[in-house]
Amino acid sequence: MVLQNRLDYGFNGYQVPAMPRATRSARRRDTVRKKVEENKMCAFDLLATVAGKLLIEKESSPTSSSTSSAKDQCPIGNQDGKDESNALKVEPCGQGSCDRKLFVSEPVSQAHEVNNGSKESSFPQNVDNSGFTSKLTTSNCSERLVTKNIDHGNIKNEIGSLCSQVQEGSSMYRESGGCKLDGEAKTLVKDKLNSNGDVIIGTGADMCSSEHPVVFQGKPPALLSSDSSAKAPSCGNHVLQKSLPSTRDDVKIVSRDDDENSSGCTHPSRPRTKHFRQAPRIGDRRIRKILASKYWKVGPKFRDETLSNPGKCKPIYRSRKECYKRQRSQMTVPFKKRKLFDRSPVWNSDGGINDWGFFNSSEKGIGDASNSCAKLQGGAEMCSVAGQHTSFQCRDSHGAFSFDSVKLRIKSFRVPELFIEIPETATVGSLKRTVMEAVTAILGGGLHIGVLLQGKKVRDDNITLQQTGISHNDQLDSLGFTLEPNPSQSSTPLCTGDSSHILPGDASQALIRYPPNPSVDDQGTSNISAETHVPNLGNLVESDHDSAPSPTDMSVDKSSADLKALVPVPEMNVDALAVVTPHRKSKRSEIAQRRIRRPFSVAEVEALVQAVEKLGTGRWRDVKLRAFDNAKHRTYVDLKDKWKTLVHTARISPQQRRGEPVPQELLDRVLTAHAYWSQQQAKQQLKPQPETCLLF
DNA sequence: TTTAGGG
DNA sequence: CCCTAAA
Repeated sequence: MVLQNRLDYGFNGYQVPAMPRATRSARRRDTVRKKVEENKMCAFDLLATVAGKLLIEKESSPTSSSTSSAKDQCPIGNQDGKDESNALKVEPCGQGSCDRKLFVSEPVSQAHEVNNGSKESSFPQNVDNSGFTSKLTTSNCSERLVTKNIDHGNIKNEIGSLCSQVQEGSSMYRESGGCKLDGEAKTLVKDKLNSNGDVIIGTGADMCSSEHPVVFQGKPPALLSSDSSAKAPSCGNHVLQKSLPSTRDDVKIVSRDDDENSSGCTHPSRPRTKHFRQAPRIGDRRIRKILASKYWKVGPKFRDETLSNPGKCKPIYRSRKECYKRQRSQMTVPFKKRKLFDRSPVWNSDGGINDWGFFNSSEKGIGDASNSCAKLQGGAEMCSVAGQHTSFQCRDSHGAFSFDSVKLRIKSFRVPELFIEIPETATVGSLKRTVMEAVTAILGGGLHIGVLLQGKKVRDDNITLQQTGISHNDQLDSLGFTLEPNPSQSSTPLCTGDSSHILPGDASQALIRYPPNPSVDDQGTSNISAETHVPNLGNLVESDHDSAPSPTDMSVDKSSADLKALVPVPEMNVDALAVVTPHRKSKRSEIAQRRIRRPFSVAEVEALVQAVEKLGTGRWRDVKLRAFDNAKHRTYVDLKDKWKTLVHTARISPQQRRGEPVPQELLDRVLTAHAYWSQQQAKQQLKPQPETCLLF
């Protein structure tokens, strides 16, 4: 299905040029199509984000895994050529579940990362994944999820998922106590183990909720994998900052790098990042387009702002319009995810996934493939740490960081469970795409952020952090965030039965089935994969700070603590994140966010009327300049539209009017002016050059 | 970029 | 407000 969808929608590119006289409907369709495509692209972008975190590996044969180098171990992803091969051998896997983990931020200091190298390994450069250990070999199951860098001590369940912590070694972690990742523990996960595959890192709060074995249509779900390690290319650490006094909107995520490097997230200074950037990008143009696409704006979560990233994406917003959009988005969206791509939208020639370490990375997960059903379970664990004491502190000169604010660091998010079903004959490429689709669906679907405190969900958005106690360190320990599927999105789970199996802990799961027809996707859609780029999830979070500047940032006291939390969303309907379908994507269009509505005040109307009386109805730019020059949010198009509505309003009965009532006097002037200028216009047409007389 | 209009 | 064709 997925593939088909893609095909249907056509990834071939935008339908471009000239349709001179397309009928409206035709144009619409075209638009729709474009949107769809954009959505896809977006999806990929999102995917990319996740992709970096997910490692999927399948072993075609037991032997290969054991002996081979890291690359060999990961046949699927390492080389392009291999990708397409049908290496996927699936064995019925146990219901092992893996947790996918998305790291929102990368806690580790740069230095650390370098040292650890574990993350680095994921990058192509470090093909040699030292970190990628032999773990793969052990299990019989075709696929395994292996994550590196797991804190040995912390491993709670070996079973399905490992939460690799990127942060290992980061000072923070050590301090935080629970989260110590210093040592790179390599863990092998057994397929069969179902129970909690979560590695606990840090305090209990951040533990991943256990995943429950899910029976997938009677077949043992294969473990695709899931681990998103904190590889985030990113800029480093992000601190989620909350100002106590402020409202929820105040939550900010700050990138540590910002301080250090002007480049911050935007300019990849790290080797790793650089690497990514270097990666061939097939789709810059598209990316830009995507970025620009309104779809990104939709939710608070995804923003176009991401474009701002200098490195990869050139600023798209030169036009006023764009500026406006940006503006408003920043203003209105509390938790926006900007700079999604800042860190590293990485495009792999190969589809971008490989380089991300899906297969290569040291921290990898091995997926188990079982028959045709692959199961991705995962959760990204989210761990927040804040504290002055830790290295984590912001070196930032900005006052914003300090005091009286709660700094939170979200290490990673647990991603809702994901199920994938794919035929054995499917190619690796198709598998990748499938996973991408699934992940994209989740991420792109419009996630909600849930806040948990001491295991309880905080539903009241209006309550202050102080009131909740979040500002207190002790409470911070029990603070957690969750990514929740957007309830609004309907999903059509292919396997409904599965849901029953899902434990309460599972936030959600998505099932994706692939069309039995591998051939279709392989060649035809191969390009699609290429387009995939993987932004860091971390970026999402990071972006937030831009979006939600809090007035109180500068406040005085600072309380910080380590937060680690990983929370399953119990109440989520499993079905919520369902199968990736075209419909789903179209829904994603909702992501696009429109400018906030800003009703014209009477004063503005007055100014508008006056200007139009003077200038006429065909010179909106002049009107704008004359009367709204300093109202950045009013474009000439807005003014024109307003005039249009004013005229309409003036013509209807007062009872039918809505909104702030406009003085009748003004409406009368509107009609008068409108009539006058209409007449003038008519005259002009008849007589080219009548005369210029101003009534007013 | 602006205009002009339909949505 | 959005989206676009045209200019």
